[in-house]
Amino acid sequence: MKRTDASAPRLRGRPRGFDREAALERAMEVFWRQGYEGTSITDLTRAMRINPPSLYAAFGDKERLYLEALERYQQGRRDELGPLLDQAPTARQAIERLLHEAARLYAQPDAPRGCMLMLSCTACAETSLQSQLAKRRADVKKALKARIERGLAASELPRGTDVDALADFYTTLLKGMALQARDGASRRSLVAAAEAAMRAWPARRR
Amino acid sequence: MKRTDASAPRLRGRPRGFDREAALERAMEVFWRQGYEGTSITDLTRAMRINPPSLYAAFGDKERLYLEALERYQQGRRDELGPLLDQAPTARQAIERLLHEAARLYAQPDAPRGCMLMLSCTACAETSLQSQLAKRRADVKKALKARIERGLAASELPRGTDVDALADFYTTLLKGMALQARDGASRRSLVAAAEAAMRAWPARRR
DNA sequence: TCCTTTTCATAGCGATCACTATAAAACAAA
DNA sequence: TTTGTTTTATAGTGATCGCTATGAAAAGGA
Repeated sequence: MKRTDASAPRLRGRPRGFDREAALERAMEVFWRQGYEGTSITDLTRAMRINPPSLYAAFGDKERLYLEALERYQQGRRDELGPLLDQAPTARQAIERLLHEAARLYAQPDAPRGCMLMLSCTACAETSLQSQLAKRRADVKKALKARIERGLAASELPRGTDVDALADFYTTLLKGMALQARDGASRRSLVAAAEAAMRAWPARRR
Repeated sequence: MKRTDASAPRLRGRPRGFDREAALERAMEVFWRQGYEGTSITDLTRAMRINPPSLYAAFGDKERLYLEALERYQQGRRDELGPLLDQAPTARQAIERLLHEAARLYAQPDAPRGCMLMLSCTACAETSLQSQLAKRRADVKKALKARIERGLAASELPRGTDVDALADFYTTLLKGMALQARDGASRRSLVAAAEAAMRAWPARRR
């Protein structure tokens, strides 16, 4: 095997025999599909094609590997969805496009169904992990809320609109869509739910 | 200890020293809080106050105990929510009351947050269990759809309303509310999401 | 009283869990 | 080459997993 990570400064000892990023990608897929508790080190080492000592040397332990895999997942989602939120001309269109894109991503054929973050540790014994994940999920709401507030400031929404409640509503729907996708819902069905949710958008005038 | 289950026909051997229903109730609580994979037999025997052989003699194995606990949970929910759906004067009010009642139940202080069914095995390695649960969750949609269809038949909804999509939407919201509750959402916040979702109800005239 | 039946608590089964001690292998520096 | 550093694969560690063998205890029937 050859060293594949050319970006790191050449160190002294024997070079790593596997691609750290590729291994992390494979670990992410397994965690995404099976969850934290449902995934064993054996599952991981088989998917990553490395032995346990290599895993522990490169990633610390199971929990840190999980968090790093989740961070990688979230970074990918932020890269896809962030510009979509920012660049939409109105808050309404931003949310609409976000939901449609989520419907597409959650039902992709070549990836685990649903959202790795939303479906993580929803009922699990790892309380410390659970609270960390709840916090990350709360960040999603914050992003929606910020975009909606921009729309309110631009007078797109009725004065006095409860932005927090609206952000909560669409976050709730995103979580529900993730679970629906995991239960086998088609992209079409997810899009229909997204479109129904857009009917709840506050009317311009009242 | 005394025999507590007086309804069963007296059998020959030594009488059971614990209340089967009470033990099942305690098992339900643990599974509800920690999920299937996050709960060990030790967790269960401690909560149920029995030893492993008693658990296996009375309930079969871990999976069957789980399914029986889940059935008990669902029966309770059906008893509370079923009449609410049936007796509401219109489909719209039926869904509205259901969502409000779900908000209350999901944020009860003396029970695990969220819904045992909706949060079960959302990402887990037990694929057979996962598909069973997906099926049970699909039954919730069926119940909503049936009620909405009644409303359509009673001309409460515009002709040509996509009842399936509407049922999917409110099921999606229910799943999302369960996840929100598990992440710490208040009853007030859940109610707000429910009310927002009711704005998506089809207009009477168009 | 004695036999049969069922449940009980103790103790422990093999398998798997997350994780690691060890030493050979593969590199850079001396 | 020699030395030092890091990664490698093998082969485990103790702990916990779901589950059960065993024999005493507690009941009814003979």
